[in-house]
Amino acid sequence: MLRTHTCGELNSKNLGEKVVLSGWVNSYRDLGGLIFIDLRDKYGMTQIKFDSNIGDPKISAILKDVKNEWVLQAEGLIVARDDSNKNQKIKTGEIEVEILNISVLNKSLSLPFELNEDKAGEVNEALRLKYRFLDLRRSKIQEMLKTKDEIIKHVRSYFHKLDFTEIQTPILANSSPEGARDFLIPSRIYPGKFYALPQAPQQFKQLLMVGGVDKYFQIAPCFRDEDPRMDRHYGEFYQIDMEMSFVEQDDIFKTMEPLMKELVEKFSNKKMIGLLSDGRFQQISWKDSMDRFGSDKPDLRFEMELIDISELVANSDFPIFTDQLKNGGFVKALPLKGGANLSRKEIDVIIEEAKKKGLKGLSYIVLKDGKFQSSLLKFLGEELISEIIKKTKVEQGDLVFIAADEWRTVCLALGYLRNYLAEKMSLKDNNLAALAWIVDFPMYEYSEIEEGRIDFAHNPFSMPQGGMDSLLNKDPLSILANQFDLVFNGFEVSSGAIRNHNPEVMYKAFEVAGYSKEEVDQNFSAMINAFSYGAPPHGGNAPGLDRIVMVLNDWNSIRDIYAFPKDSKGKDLMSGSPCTIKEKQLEELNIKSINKKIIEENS
RNA sequence: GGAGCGGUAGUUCAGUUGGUUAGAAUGCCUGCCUGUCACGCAGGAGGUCGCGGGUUCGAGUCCCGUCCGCUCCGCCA
Repeated sequence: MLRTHTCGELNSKNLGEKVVLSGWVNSYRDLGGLIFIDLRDKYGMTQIKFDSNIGDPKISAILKDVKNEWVLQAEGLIVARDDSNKNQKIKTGEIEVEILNISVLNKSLSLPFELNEDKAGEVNEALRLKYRFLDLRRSKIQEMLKTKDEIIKHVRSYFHKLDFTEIQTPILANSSPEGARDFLIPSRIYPGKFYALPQAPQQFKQLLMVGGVDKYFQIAPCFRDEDPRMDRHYGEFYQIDMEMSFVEQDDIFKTMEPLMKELVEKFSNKKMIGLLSDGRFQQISWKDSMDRFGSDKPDLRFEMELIDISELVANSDFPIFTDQLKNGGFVKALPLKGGANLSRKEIDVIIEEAKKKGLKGLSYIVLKDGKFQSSLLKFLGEELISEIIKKTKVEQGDLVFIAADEWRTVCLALGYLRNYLAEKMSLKDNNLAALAWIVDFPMYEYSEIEEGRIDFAHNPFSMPQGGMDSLLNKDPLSILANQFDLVFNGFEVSSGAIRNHNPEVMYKAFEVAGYSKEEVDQNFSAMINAFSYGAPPHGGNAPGLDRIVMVLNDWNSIRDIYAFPKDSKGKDLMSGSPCTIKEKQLEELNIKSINKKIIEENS
């Protein structure tokens, strides 16, 4: 038997027992014949010891060569430690194991980096990723894998209790014309044709609803070939994908809210804030969220709302404000508690940050030493500035930033600053969990690629509010979608919608965005066809599993929560993927001939 | 595709206005040490300062180029 116990379970109740432990050498201490080894496994650490003066010389000889991270099997007797020798830091610190027999199960080279970060600081990520199998030995990563597993288990049992069915949708699927860049897989059997890895099981789960499944969920792998971010893993990620039939938006909310609460309660130390008196999550319209927080994913752990002062300054003598207002723009203020302490230099840095987001300038009023200072004084006058101070509710010691621009720019720039400043002033309390629904997203927006064109703002499969009537009679830009996001401490952790299940409304919705019936038929044939055969009203959402795990545990990088993450260029530094392919494989997949053919056909 | 920051010992970092033989901690090697637990003590090895070019009597340090990494913007229906 390789072990009778793990390295994390023995205590004074086991005194006198003969045990076998296996594990890695976490540290080795030779005091001159009296040898202590901390033997480590997934479950903990146990000190094993050997006295060379008394013990078997053969064991002595073996122990002499032992190094860190060797894999040992130790047979021994559990003995008590004197009170002065007990180690409070480890669970097994009351006892130690007197070695009666030892064998080396495997040796190890000396490690390319320290596993113990206390010893030599945080190791360069690229190196850790290259040796991810060693990095995984760190207890922090072990705990993460365990936590993630428990979260998945909890999610599964939650949905199963509500009579959802977990169903696997295809991984080899069709390329979707909208949205993110696809990962393509050449077909061997059909030269020149491709599968694509699904960006999300969106179409399949809707087809399941048409198929009468009623309640579906899946821990679904999703694939998108877009550049990564700190909170966005390259290439592949997982969603807790769910869809329900015969539901309205609030039915989805009522299904999701208890789950999210349970996850926060069970898997974090965060206290939920901002709940309504009946325990429900607050709902903030997209427009409201932009107006008040300058973001569609506001961090609601702190106040600091933007305040519209357009009316106040409308008749002022400051052309920068009045010109903007005449052109339909807005003047908005962002108060900063305690901001009067900022140095001129710090304020300049902040102004530069704001300019990155498209503002041409940023004014401010400082309330200090019982008075106020502002470059706006000569344009607005004392009275008007006093009114701004009153409206923005700033007090002595505070500062208020003021910006003027078109609505979207001024909102987004001040929203960016709100986040930036909150980070700087440590207003983001990780002991809090603020969740809210952002609802009433616009269905359409002006295309950013093509001047004057109207495009879907988010998900083209969402039902427009008001249905066909809205599409026929309303200004497209004013139509709202039955589309929502869930925000958690400033992260968008889920996105969902009541879907458009009516083929006529679907065609019309695409037509507004400039797509012909033929294009819709071509790209979404399976879905549009299915919707013609009695599709039930349905909707759902898809919380990002990885991002939720990350936010719950305050991990600062999405890569931390994958067993084998890719680096920020999409490389797996350990296995070396992506890799080059043998000529023969390419030939089998007709890759070369495709190239030639397509070039010929198009010329 | 764009911007910012970074690259010095196995690892984490320091390195002044350009100036002797590039340092520290930790790891590694050798020896000593019988109650340590991040053991301790003594000694030792270990460097193409990312790479290429330039300025200079002299470059880790300044300039130009380039590669790599991280973060942000674009992108992510």
